Amino acid sequence: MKQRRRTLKNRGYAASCRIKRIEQKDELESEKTQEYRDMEAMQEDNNRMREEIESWHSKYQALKKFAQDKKIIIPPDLETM
Amino acid sequence: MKQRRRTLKNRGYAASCRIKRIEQKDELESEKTQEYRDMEAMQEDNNRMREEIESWHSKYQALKKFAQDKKIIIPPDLETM
DNA sequence: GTGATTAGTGAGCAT
DNA sequence: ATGCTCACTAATCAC
Repeated sequence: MKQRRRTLKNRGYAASCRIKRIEQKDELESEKTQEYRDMEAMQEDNNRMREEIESWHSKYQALKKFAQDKKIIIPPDLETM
Repeated sequence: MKQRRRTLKNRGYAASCRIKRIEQKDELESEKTQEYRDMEAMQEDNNRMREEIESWHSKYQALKKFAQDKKIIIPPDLETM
């Protein structure tokens, strides 16, 4: 009688244990997926900033070229800054 | 005799199954850790580029201010580009 | 038939 | 005593 109860409880414990294992695996996978999404977003930011760098760089170079064409002397600290 | 062999083999299969489960979990965790490392590296790139943007932006502004101080007229397409 | 996986069982650990 | 986890077993699935 007593052993029987124990056996039935064990059955339940085993089931809990298996469910728990699956949940933990799912959780891991979710976290991994989320990290991947974050990484994609960051990559986009990254590309956006790369473009912005090139944009400002071009603007700077264009101004400098304009000065050179006009024979305007630019102070060295602005030239090479 | 035959059932005995089957049972022994099953014992082995069950062991393989358990090992496989553990390996897959480890693999998942490794991937997650690696993604985290990649993310940190990307974050650094990100910060570096943010600085570079600010750097070129400053250089551009400095040139523009120099021009204004010198009363140099800058073509609109360079001014607002 | 062989290998893999699942649920159930008892053993053993931890509380 | 209770809950959890492990290894083992039989049942079952997939090939």
